[in-house]
Amino acid sequence: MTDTAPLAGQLLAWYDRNHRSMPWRVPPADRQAGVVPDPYRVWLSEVMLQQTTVAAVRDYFRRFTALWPTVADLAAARDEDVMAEWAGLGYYARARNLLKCARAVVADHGGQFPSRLEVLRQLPGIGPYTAAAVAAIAFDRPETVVDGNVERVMARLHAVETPLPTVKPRLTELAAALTPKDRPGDYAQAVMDLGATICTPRSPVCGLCPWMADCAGRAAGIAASLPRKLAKPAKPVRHGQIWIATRPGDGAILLEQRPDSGLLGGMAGFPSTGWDGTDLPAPLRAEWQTVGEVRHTFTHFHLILTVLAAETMASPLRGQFQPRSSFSPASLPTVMRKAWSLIA
DNA sequence: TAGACGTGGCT
DNA sequence: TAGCCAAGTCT
Repeated sequence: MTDTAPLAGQLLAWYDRNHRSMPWRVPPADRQAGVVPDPYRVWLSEVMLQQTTVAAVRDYFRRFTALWPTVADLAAARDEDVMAEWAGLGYYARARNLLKCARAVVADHGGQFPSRLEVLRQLPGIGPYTAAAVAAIAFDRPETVVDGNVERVMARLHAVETPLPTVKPRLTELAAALTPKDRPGDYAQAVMDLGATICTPRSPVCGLCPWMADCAGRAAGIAASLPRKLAKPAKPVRHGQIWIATRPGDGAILLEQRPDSGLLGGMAGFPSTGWDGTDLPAPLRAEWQTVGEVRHTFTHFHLILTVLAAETMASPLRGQFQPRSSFSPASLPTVMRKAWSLIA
C-alpha cells in the first residue's frame, strides 16, 4: 500500500481476499500484474447492471459479447437484433441508448471509449454513475462511483439519518472523500461489493466488515435501518386488452413494433390497447376469444391485461404477421411472454 | 424536478 | 403475499 488512506487500504485488502469473479471483471491480482480491462466490456456491463442484479446480467453479458465482441461490431448491429437480445432484461431505453452510444463512440471517438469523466458523460445512456464507473474501472482514474450500494455504505459508516433522495449530494461528498488515488478502479468495485455482500439492505453482516471499527451507524445501533428513505407513492392498478392473432395455415403471428419512446419503447409485442385508459380498437376484425388474464407489475403501476386470441386471414390495421419460423417469445418483453404463454 | 421506465429474487 | 430492492438515466 502506498499513499492510500487507512479506510481505503482496509477495504482494498478485504477486496483482494474476497473479490467475486464476474465475466466482465479483471481480478485484482491480474490488474496489478498489468492486465488492462477492455473499456467496451466495462461499459456494457455497467449499463446492463443499472438497476439490475449481477445474477440477471451474467447470461445477457455473455450473449452480447459473443455476438458483438467489440464496440464497432455492436455499432454495426441491426436495431431489432439488439432489442431482441435485450428482451427480458428490462428498462429498454438502455438498449436504445446502448446502440446510440456505440455508434457515437465509433463515429466521434475513433472506436475508442473516452477516458475522461466529462467526455463519457456526454454519451447517450451514460449518467453520473456510469461515467464514474467506466473512468475508474476501465481507466483506473480516481473518480467516485455512487450507486445504491455506496449510498447505503456511506449512510451507515457516517450514521447519516437524513432520508434519501434529499441526502444524496451529502453521501456523494462523503464517498468522494474516501476515494483513493491508488487503485481507484479496484476501490470502486470494492465499495460496491461491500454493499452487495456485507453491508446489505437487510441484515448486514457487520461482524465480517473491514470497516466495522469505524462505522458510526453500527456504534449507534442503527446501521440496519439506514439509509432512511422517503415513502414511495402507491402503485395504481391499470387495465388493458391485448390481441394475439394467428393465421391459419402457416401459423404466422401478428406483432407490432412499439413506439421508440414510452413503456417497452422500441420492442416488438402483440397489439394492445393503451394501458392508461387509452382505448384502441382491435388490430383486425375477427372472432376474438378471451383466453385469460395476465397480471404484471411495472415500476410504477400494476397491470391487468385481458388476453384475446383469434385465428384469421384478415389483413391487420396495424402490425404485421411474422412467420412462425422466425418468431421467438424470448425476443419479447416479459409481459408479452406471459400473454403468449396463455395460448402456447 | 419528480415521475417514467422492467424485471426477478427475496422476505 | 405484497412490498422492497438491484452497479441509474432521461426528460
